[in-house]
Amino acid sequence: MGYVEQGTGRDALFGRLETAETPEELQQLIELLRDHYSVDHIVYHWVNSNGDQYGCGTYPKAWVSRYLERGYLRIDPVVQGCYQRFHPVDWKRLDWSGKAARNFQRDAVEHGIGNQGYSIPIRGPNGQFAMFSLSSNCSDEDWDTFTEEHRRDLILVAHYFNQKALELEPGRKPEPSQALSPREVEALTLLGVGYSRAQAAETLSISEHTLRVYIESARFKLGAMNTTHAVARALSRGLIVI
Amino acid sequence: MGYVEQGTGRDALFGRLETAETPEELQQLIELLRDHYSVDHIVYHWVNSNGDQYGCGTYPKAWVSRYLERGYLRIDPVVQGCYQRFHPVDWKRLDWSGKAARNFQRDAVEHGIGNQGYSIPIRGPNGQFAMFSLSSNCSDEDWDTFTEEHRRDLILVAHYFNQKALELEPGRKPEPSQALSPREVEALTLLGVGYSRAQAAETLSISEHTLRVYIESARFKLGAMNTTHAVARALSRGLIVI
DNA sequence: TTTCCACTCCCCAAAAATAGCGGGGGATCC
DNA sequence: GGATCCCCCGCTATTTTTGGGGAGTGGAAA
Repeated sequence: MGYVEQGTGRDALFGRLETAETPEELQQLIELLRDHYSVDHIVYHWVNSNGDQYGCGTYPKAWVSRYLERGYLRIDPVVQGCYQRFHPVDWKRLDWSGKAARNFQRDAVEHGIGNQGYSIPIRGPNGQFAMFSLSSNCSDEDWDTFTEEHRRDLILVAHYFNQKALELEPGRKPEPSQALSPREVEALTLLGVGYSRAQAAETLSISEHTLRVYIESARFKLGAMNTTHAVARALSRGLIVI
Repeated sequence: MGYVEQGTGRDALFGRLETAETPEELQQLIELLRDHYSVDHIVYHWVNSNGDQYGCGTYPKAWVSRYLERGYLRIDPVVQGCYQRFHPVDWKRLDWSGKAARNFQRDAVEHGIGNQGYSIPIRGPNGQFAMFSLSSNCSDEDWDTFTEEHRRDLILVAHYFNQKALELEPGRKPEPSQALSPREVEALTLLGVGYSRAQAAETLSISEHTLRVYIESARFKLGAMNTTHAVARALSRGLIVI
């Protein structure tokens, strides 16, 4: 049983996925995965309102640009469905009843996306949200069999794609921030859960003035303009948890 | 090759995990998984300051209650590390340099948690955050070999545990997390990046009063006590990104 | 040992946020 | 066609937060 690093078997593809180092390699791998699983398309992309984020896949260019131009992101039931769920979703179990959704679906089929689809939502730090989708043209039974058989693998592939994308994508620099003192953490946390300064001070059994000093200190360390900003920064840097 | 539904082999455990229907079953499975992988402890739990959220695992009761009592959540480097990362983390690669962190570590070892650990961060909709951790007492080399060998399986197990927990936990219903309007999102986002109300209003080209209405509306929808609370909630539910 | 830093406390004036009242136009869904 | 929601604007008043000072303790590091 040879383990061929550059092969196209399941294990070889997984191994290459775990060691990929460039976006081009990921693009190549996504095409190999498409062939391996014999589906029409596979696509991995980030989702946010900016729209200009990372993505790779096998969708026709025409469809991708049409999708962006028309702002389909806002009406795509797949995106809506994935955003609200944790587990992978089969496209046919989504709500396609809206008029906009049906138009979108027709448009997608006309662009050769396929009538069947399966999407895995993925979430990372700082509110990152991405999707890994496969689509094809086949019967409901065949698609169910396929997704049932490869479910576990697909979750892993989606996971690795996101991991690589996070590693390779610039603009995600760790933003080295000065550590907060325990008291500062407590102060910001209490403010983050809705306490007023007076309440927070009472909870910590210190004077409100002292609490204020902590907040000011934390604000300075975090480079924040005001309390709200400081709490927001501490939250998004994982310094506090609410 | 018999597929034994009630067995304790890898495939059997995975199958049971995918079909579990009660929290008790999950607790039983986590113990079987611990035996299967021959580690000291496995634990799956949600992370937020309420503390009273779902969790199951094999940690001694004494340690769990001590952890909660002392608010270790706020100083646990594993939590901090997982919160900022997407990929699984080996405990020994975290920052244990702080005094509080070292005390925590000593306390943990004294409670029999083990010197080695591996944690997988998991994120769900509405800002849900959970961790799946394994810990044991062994050499660095043995632990590296173990995690390297079972990495993929562990990611899947963590994924399934979270899926089941989300399905089984009733507490996710009462807070459907009413969606914010686009304007409300913009308003909270600007406040989150440090703008004052006046600046935010000017940026959005609306009157400060109108901006105020959005903030109040968002605060109401989020059940927040004040602006800072609203921004914090919106952030931790993934409604805004800064 | 001295020099940091975290922690604690206090005053005051200015700025910001909150709370309440009122008004109107437009879209969409039932 | 009415209900509901989003989008915009006006006013006044009160409370809270903020930013600028200054001052003392203890412990840890250099």
